[in-house]
Amino acid sequence: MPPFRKGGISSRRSLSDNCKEAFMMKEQNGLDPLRHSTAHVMAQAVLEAFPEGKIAIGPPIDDGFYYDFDLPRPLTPEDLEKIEARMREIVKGRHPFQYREVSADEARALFADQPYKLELIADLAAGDKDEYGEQTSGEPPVISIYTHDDFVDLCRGPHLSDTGKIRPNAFKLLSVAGAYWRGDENRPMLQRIYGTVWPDKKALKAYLRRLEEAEKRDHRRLGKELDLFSIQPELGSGLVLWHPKGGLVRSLAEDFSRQEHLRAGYDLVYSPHIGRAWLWETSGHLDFYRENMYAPLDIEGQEYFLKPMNCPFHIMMYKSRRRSYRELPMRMAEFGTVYRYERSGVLHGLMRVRGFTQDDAHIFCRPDQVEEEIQKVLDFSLHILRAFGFHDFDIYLSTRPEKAVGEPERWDQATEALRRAIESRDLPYEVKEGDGAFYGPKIDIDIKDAIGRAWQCTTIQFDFNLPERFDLSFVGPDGQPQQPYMVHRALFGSMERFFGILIEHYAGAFPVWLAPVQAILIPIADRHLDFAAKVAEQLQEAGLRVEIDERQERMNAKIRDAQMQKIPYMLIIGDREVENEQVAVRLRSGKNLGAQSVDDFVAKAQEAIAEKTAA
RNA sequence: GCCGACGUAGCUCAAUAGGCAGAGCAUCCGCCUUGUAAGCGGAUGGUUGUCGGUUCGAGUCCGACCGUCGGCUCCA
Repeated sequence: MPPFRKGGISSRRSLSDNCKEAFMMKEQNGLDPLRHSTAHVMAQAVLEAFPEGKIAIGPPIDDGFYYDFDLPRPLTPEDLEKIEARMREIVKGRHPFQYREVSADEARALFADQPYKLELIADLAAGDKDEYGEQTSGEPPVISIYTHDDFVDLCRGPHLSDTGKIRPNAFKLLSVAGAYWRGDENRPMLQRIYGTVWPDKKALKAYLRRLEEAEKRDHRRLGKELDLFSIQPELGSGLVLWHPKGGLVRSLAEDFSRQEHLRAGYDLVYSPHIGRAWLWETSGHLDFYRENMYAPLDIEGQEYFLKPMNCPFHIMMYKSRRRSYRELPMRMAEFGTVYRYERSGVLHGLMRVRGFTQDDAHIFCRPDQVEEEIQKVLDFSLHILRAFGFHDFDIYLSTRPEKAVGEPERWDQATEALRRAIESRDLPYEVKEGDGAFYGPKIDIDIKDAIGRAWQCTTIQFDFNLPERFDLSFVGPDGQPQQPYMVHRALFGSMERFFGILIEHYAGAFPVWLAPVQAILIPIADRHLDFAAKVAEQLQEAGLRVEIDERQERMNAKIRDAQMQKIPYMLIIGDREVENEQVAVRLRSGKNLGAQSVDDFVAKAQEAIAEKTAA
């Protein structure tokens, strides 16, 4: 995206230099003033349509802006059209944005009939929250307003110099959605209008094209088109059926992962799907996680719970006998299927489901092994993710929250081990202060997909809670019991979500090694079927996944269908090929490689498989 | 769970203002034997998500439920 250049930024309050710097930090996105200003213009248009309406907050966001309103009735798509039309008029009025600092009392008077603004003003005056209700760093409270035309908003800014800097053909209102006031589900539900705005029409169009592109990649759509998986109401929301083709991709991913885990010194284990209440009482899940667990089963008078996590089972394996320091580290890995209750409204394709399989592992180690183990997990994670075509990562280190278990020294040691692991690999990362779990610090890795979206996958977490609760120990060299460190990690996260991400990343065109069907034979006429069958046999013997399109169809139709199924290799067989014992290779990119011997093709395909490339 | 929208054939979507439920693709049956993204013809296919209500008459209006989608909250 081009940086925002057109139009100036209105003069803002004079601030001390370091304060300005703080604002500059927040305003790294050059499009923010444009987006924020457009949000104000929208709020004006909405209030004109609903004079009794109440306004809440309206910040810039990635790709656009939103504004929250409390209105007497739900908004309709027609309302949005009218609001948009009115916005175009306002924009053309070239009303200047005027900044003014006011006292708390003056602000209260100005927004006397705006209860949400009054609440914000109260927080501002108290000096601990900004106008979005976010905690501030303790700067002296400044209350400011921005006025354009006849609309006034409580606002820190900055804004454009005037509404004329917003191009009437470069914004669009996208949707209206419910949003709780201050994100609190106990507070009123407001109506949020989402919009997008760009420096010019071209940029807007490019953005809308991006949205369309994302829609074409949507794993729910591709899952149906490519017959990969389904989720059917008849068997329950959030429960996934892996169809043969999706199941194959999963099993290839799992096979690869298992093989790499073994090479990396992990042990492969299995555990049941249910466990007695004792287990979950001991682990603390019944105290802290129960709202995400399904109701217990009664088995001969004992309560059993469906597992929401695998850790207690791995711990019980560790505990099954006394452990020596010589046995550590122990690394137990399992594709463990867990079930968690998720509220119906949050379910989303494969990305958010109620039953899923984690590529879970737990590492038990001695204090002196922590550093190396973390190093290895981090390297291993990136190695696995790269194999699936992900090369861009956002890494986050989350540190000790206020409420936490475990001794501070252990927290420090663990956190430093995590930090040094990242830094020793020269990886950029961001620290999320206080964002660790109550039981330990963690590293999260988001992967960036082909169109730049970030997805949370990998998590590497220390756990100071469970070793304590389960009273884990090992016998040290001195014969005395010691408590091991425990690290919990998942690399794909969940197979379901990772599969969803993979589908969207590749837009359904999996690299050859993962493609459910790697090559399809396309005989031009019936007389080529025998040779096609012979070739298919040869390819199968070479380990390739092959199909023959035997239908009474035109070659063009067969090619089209193969294209739409995103099959890497289309092998055309006509008179010439039969005569020369060759196949004519077409790639799904549309590239025609021409006729070649079956052996040459096999070599080519096997290379692509080994290299994990697209063709 | 909450707010809003939506739910019509296997899929994608039509059906003026409440008045006989339709098209393309897929499937099946024929014909064509085909050279790098859809050959032609015919047939089959729907209790309009479910249940209830209003009406002479409901795909269309009302209510409840189920589900999906966009968000909020939460998260692998």
